[in-house]
Amino acid sequence: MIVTIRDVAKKAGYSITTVSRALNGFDDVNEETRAKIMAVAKELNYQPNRVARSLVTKTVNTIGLFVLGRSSFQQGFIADLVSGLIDEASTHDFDLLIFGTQSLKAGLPFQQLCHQRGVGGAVITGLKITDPIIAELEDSPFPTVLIDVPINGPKATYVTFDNQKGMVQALDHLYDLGHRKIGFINGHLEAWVCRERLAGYKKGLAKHGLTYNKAYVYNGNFSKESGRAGAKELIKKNPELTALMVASDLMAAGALEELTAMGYALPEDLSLVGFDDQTFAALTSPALTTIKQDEYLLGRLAAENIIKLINDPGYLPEIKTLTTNLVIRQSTGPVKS
Amino acid sequence: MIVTIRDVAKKAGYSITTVSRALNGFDDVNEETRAKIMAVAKELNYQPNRVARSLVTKTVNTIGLFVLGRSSFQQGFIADLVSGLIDEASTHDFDLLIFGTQSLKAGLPFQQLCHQRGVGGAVITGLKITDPIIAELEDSPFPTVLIDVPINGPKATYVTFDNQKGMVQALDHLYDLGHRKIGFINGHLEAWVCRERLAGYKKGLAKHGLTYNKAYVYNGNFSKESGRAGAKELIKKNPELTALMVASDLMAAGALEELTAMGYALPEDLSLVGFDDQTFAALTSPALTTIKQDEYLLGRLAAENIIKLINDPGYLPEIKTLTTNLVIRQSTGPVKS
DNA sequence: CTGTTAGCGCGTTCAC
DNA sequence: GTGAACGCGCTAACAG
Repeated sequence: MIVTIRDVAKKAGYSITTVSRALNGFDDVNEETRAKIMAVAKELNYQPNRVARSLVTKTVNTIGLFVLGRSSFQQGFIADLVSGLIDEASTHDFDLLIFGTQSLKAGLPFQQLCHQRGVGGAVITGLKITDPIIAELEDSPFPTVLIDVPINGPKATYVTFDNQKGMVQALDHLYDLGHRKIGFINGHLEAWVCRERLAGYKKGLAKHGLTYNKAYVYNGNFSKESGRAGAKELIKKNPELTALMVASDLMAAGALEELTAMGYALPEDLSLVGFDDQTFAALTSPALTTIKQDEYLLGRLAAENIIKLINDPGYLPEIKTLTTNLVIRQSTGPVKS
Repeated sequence: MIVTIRDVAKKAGYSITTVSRALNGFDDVNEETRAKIMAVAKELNYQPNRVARSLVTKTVNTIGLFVLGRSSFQQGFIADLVSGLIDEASTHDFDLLIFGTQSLKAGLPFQQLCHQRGVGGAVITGLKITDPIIAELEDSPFPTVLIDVPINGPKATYVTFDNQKGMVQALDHLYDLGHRKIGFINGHLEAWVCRERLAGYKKGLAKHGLTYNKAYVYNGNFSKESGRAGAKELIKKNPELTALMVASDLMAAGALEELTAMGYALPEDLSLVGFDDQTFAALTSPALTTIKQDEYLLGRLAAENIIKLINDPGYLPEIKTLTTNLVIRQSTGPVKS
């Protein structure tokens, strides 16, 4: 039933070795022999057992994806990220092994865990900026690509979006609509992107000669509830605000609920900008203007990087950031005069 | 750096064989010896290489997840399903290898592909009811669990929700609110769940003495646009309808958009019920009443089944269906008198 | 050009 | 109780 290289050898009348070489494209094999062997292999539908192969070659065709933190899994974008990873990986004949938070808790050192499972490199998402593993990975010879957390080692790199630029673009949009008092509901600062988004917020303000006011910023935790809380607090304390930027669509949805409950009409009374462009951003009412991140593309980029890192010992990682796109819907409008 | 059984043997002063036996709990080893070996293993942080192990034992600790059809990946519920699979798998020390549509396209017979990758059993989602592979899997000795597609073989089973019951519950709710003319926007009938939902729709109608009217049913394709189209067509052709059931939240969101655009107020003029309870169901306005499926739980159940099927040769699969929950929000209300 | 030998890391006979 | 020898499926050195 399961056909091994031995079956092919027997049927073709050659040694196992010759079959191996013929199939792997070595040039020290008679073309006639190769043809015969290939024919038999095809007939028997032979495919080499990757497990056995990687055991001896020490090269490996599996990339490990570590999804840290339950919450990140629940949020929609992981699905797109994985989708991109798989598509890119499979074109390079790589497989994708997924690990959840629990796998790491087991206490097994990260790199050893990978080795055991025949994983040649890791893509990690959901890492907090404070995690000590980052420093460890930075010096490690083990190929690693982080999602949305900067790292810079011989075998470690990261992929992300230009969050600052995204924020500035959104601020341009709001400024053009006449907004001058703009609040910001951020996520927690353990997420690197949130620091970037805050920096972008400041940069955007400065660009238009607006002064940064600390009281205009609220730190949430990416939950819908924290979006509600943030909107409530910011608006109560700063009734002069005419627009709110929010570091995630989910928090923006919470803010939207709260503001509506408070009696504000959007975008007439207040403008709102989200971040991510998740599926539901188009479904709220008013539909959310948001800073779109194409997670599928990010997945492809991550896969591309990790595969290069694994395959090419001399490859020097270069950091490429993807750009976001401002998707203008109905939650933003001209400032009330 | 990478510690093998050989390192442990050397350091402990025993042969590789003895170490293997000690670590694997054989009872023909001196307890004192075992203790010493275990101590060394722990000290060296030794973990057996699963790749090498499965090569010799022929037993395997990897389950393959096949996500067929791009669309299913894009939809939110895959993330929760995967989350459940991982959590359950990792408690049994199983790994999860994910394959996308492309992997199967390669022409490699399914079972052989699994064998190559050291996959002991497969969980498959996104399968159409017309796929010939189902019959093949049914007779196959290869452990398989299908998501939402019935199958019944010695080593094949499936997990799903009681879609019929879910529909009936929702119909009960609508009936209690006074609705008698109830339309249904279904997905395509190549999805088994859609057939079930249709059956449930009919059953629910019959339960309340309402007659099934074919003109009240529209077949969409799970896209938001088809939800819009379905709502438009059903309402135009059957203005007497007072409620619409929809076979997915995304289509329901489309229907909601369309109905709102047509000038209907929900739930005053019309009631709407979705299916799935995806994140955004709570975010539309009005928030969607919907039939909730806990995909995380489904993932755990699937993992539990496939692991039993892999580990226990004598295990006879039994089909357990999970129940849905009707989540009542604001899109349903008493019929307009 | 081709076959023999060896070994990847591990578990399993079978002697001792 | 313990260890030597063998094999899983495959590739890599070395002969010939």
